[in-house]
Amino acid sequence: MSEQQRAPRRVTLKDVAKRAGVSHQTVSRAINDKGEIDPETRRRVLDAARELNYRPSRFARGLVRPGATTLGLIVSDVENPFFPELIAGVIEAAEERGWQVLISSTQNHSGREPELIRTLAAQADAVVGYLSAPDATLAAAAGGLPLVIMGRVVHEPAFGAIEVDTHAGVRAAVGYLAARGHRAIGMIDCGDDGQPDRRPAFVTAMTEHDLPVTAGAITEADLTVEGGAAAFTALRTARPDITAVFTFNDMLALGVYRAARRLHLSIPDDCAVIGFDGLPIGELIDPPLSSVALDKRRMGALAVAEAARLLAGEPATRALLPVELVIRGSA
Amino acid sequence: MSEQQRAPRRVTLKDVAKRAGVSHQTVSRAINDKGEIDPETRRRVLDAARELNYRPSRFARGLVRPGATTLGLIVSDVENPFFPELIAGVIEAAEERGWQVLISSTQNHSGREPELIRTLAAQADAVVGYLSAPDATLAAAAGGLPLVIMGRVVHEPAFGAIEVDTHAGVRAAVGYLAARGHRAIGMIDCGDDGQPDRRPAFVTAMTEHDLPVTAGAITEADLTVEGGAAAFTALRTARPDITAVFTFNDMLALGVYRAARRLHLSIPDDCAVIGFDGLPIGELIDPPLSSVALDKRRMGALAVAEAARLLAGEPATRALLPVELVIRGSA
DNA sequence: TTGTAAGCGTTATCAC
DNA sequence: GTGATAACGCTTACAA
Repeated sequence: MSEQQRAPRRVTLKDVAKRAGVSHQTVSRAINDKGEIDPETRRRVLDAARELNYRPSRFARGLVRPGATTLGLIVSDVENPFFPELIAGVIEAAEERGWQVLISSTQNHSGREPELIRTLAAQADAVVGYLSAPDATLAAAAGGLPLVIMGRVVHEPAFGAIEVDTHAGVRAAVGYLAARGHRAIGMIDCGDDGQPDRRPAFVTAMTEHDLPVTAGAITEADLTVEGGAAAFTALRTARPDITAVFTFNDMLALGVYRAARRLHLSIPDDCAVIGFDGLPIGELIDPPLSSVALDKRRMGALAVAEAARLLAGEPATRALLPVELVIRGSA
Repeated sequence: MSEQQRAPRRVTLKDVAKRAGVSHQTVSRAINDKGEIDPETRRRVLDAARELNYRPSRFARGLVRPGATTLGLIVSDVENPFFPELIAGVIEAAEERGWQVLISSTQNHSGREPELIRTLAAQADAVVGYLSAPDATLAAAAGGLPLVIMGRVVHEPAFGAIEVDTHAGVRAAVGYLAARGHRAIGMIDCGDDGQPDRRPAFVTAMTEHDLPVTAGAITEADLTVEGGAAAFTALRTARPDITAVFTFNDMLALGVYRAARRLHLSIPDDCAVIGFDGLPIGELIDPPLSSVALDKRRMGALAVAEAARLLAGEPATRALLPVELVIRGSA
């Protein structure tokens, strides 16, 4: 306990100045490559800086030379294949503006969203995120911090939003299946993850095509591949007449593939499958997965643009991200 | 041009103070929830702050209350399935230390690494990255900035490094194939991406098992699924006797699957396949891909730990990340 | 309870 | 060329 020696006060310009025998201002000139300085002095200062292992304080610099913008980004799970494209879109759009991106993850605990927002608020100028906590909760955490929510409907007027045209996508999917002659179409929904619009969209679309939403045609699954497999097995058991399923997302569709293999069912012959999200992995599997595809890169870019708007003091906006039904081999 | 109105000077504590009719110190107390303040005053100040849309300056705060640590993270491509786990590992380990993570991507242009390092240096206290530029180049860009390199051999003594036990992994893979009776084993390598050790490791391992590395048994591919497919097609055409291939990574192995399907070849019956990296997608395909698996999360965590060491002024260290041969269905 | 003064590490301004 | 001196916006003594 006697060896305290904690937090060795950081090396500052003045320390370097003392060592080099000049004023701290001269050190600043040397460090920043300003012209008006004797080359010899410069060298001496730079040497001193190196010897002392001097690193400028980003805080002091930021204070005196404003302009650096940092964007916070919150996702729920970096490893979920839905997010990498989104993240890439955010990073690229941010970079185009000269912004930096602070990334953080709730690790699938949406309860942590307020905490992460508060933490980010200390270092970021605005935050964009794929957030599922209620608007009011988020608003409380955000305080005045500009916040953009991706992927769901938003009501809080202060928030920017990038919403998804779920209805159009689901309508296209169901329409396609109907046109191919399917009548008994099931859906594998998710429990609760803050995206409550997919199921009603499915029901609406079925109705629009004069198809019955019969008992047991909609089941719920955990949002994992195995969850999808279990749900499909249950669905097929309860309703062997079903010839096509629409899943909440592609991950669940992957589960359907897994279960189908176990059940010796052929996709799409015994059962057609259409997912949602358009994950790249869908192209890699056999048969390639048909899906209601989202341009996740673009979602990220739109969110950054919206953040820029909020940062400029403009009123919040809601963008609607279009979707596209991509038919590959599974339906 | 008359509507200048540029950069509306930010709202400061003093502005809020003026509006609330108190000193800026009182505002600070209210904002930070310090006890000694009249509730009524407090409310008035908070109202004023809200009306003015006041947000504290993170720079000023950082200056006066040091301790916040920001870690820069550089990857080459967020969408490459190799990275999400790595990123998650870095984020989690950083969070455990109360650090924040600034993420950036070279977008597969390793030439951009120095530039990104310099940019990050302005906002981060240390940088970890999956970097392939030469040590000297990186050292020049980093200046004194603590830097940790993941995934390759590093010589610069100032850098921390998380290296991969490539030789052990490749030896295990080749050994496994040899034990299964394969003698004509091919390798699909990559062109140049700064990981030059996989091929010599393969040659060494073949030699160790008394297997011949014959002409045309090693080909190169672009690091894409289609690149792998093309390479495998070429390999199989030139050397139809080959019964097993080891690929530079799993992405190329996916290409082998694709080409095999086109060529009506069965995996593993007509040709066994072992990849490298152990990507999660390997479990999802049919047959599941055998691979020399890396614990990418752990790699990220180790890098963060090393960054902490450097930040504490301790000398740089090289960690060796163990690998594990995971046999699934493809070999 | 509230205000005044000092200082965090840097850059900008202006003398010398 | 170089060095005082004054900001930048905030928090922490300390005084009132």
